[in-house]
Amino acid sequence: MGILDNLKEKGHRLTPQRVMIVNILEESEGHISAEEIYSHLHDRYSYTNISTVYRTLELLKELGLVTQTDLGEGIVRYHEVTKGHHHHLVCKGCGKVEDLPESALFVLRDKLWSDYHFRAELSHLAIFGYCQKCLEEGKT
Amino acid sequence: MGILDNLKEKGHRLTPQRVMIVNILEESEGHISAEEIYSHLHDRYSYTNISTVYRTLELLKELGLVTQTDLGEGIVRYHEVTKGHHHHLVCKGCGKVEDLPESALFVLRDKLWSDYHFRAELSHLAIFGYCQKCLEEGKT
DNA sequence: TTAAATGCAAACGCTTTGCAATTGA
DNA sequence: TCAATTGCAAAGCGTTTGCATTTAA
Repeated sequence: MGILDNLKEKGHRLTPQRVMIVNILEESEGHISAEEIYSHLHDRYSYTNISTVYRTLELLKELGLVTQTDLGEGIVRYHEVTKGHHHHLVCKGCGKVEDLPESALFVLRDKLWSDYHFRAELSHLAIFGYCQKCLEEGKT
Repeated sequence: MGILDNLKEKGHRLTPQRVMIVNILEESEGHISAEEIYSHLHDRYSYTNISTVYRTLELLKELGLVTQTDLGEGIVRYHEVTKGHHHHLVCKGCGKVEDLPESALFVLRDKLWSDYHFRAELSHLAIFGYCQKCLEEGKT
């Protein structure tokens, strides 16, 4: 079931703004910020407002349809839950963000549970460091 | 060599404000925010300003004497480099922040290097999840 | 018809900046 | 002495909020 069906089913209105915001979310490959969504939304329909974007994202988050990640840029990024969980390797040299499959952290998750009784939610971990290219270029 | 000696050696002035800020940093056990530092600073010397705190922290960061962590609160926290590296288990139930020794993530670091050629800087990782107490109380 | 949702403007909290006055070395 | 540093005020940024107006169902 798509986000729009989900919204409708739960009694929320399918306003044109919401439909467009959801479309923009679905069209975006990776993680998109509220400002970026607003920018696309504004292209399609000028008479809109960024507070609508924030309120829609807040609603989608409450319904568990999108999740947030903080990639350390001072802004929050959003992505669809159904697009799957993964992590982020954020390069401090060039800013590139590489996706990392969820499975890469299973070992860590299990260790945190067995050693610390902490149930880690490792769905959107941002790991900072340097990519191979930047290492080779000495950008450290 | 302490932070103050380090500052002096590199030709930076030891103003009373800087000395106090460094003292507050050294007295704090864990990770402290700019606002918290300012609050303590203000207790000792009223005629000061939070921009001085930010500027001092920026300088200490450039000199590699303190590091920043974003614990997902929307604010940045600082701590002395010499106090050692560790990670944070941030409980989404009660907000408690537990320290995790650096060694807990060695396996992950090695895996990221061998599989992805990514040199992770896992010195200040914040891992979100739920602590045992909150799990028992069903706060998930 | 009417509660839900929007657009607007203003405020928020954390952080940064321009500038004149002060001060450590 | 004088460049470095400070205090102040204002702005900057991403985000949130109050409120009157509009609108989906």
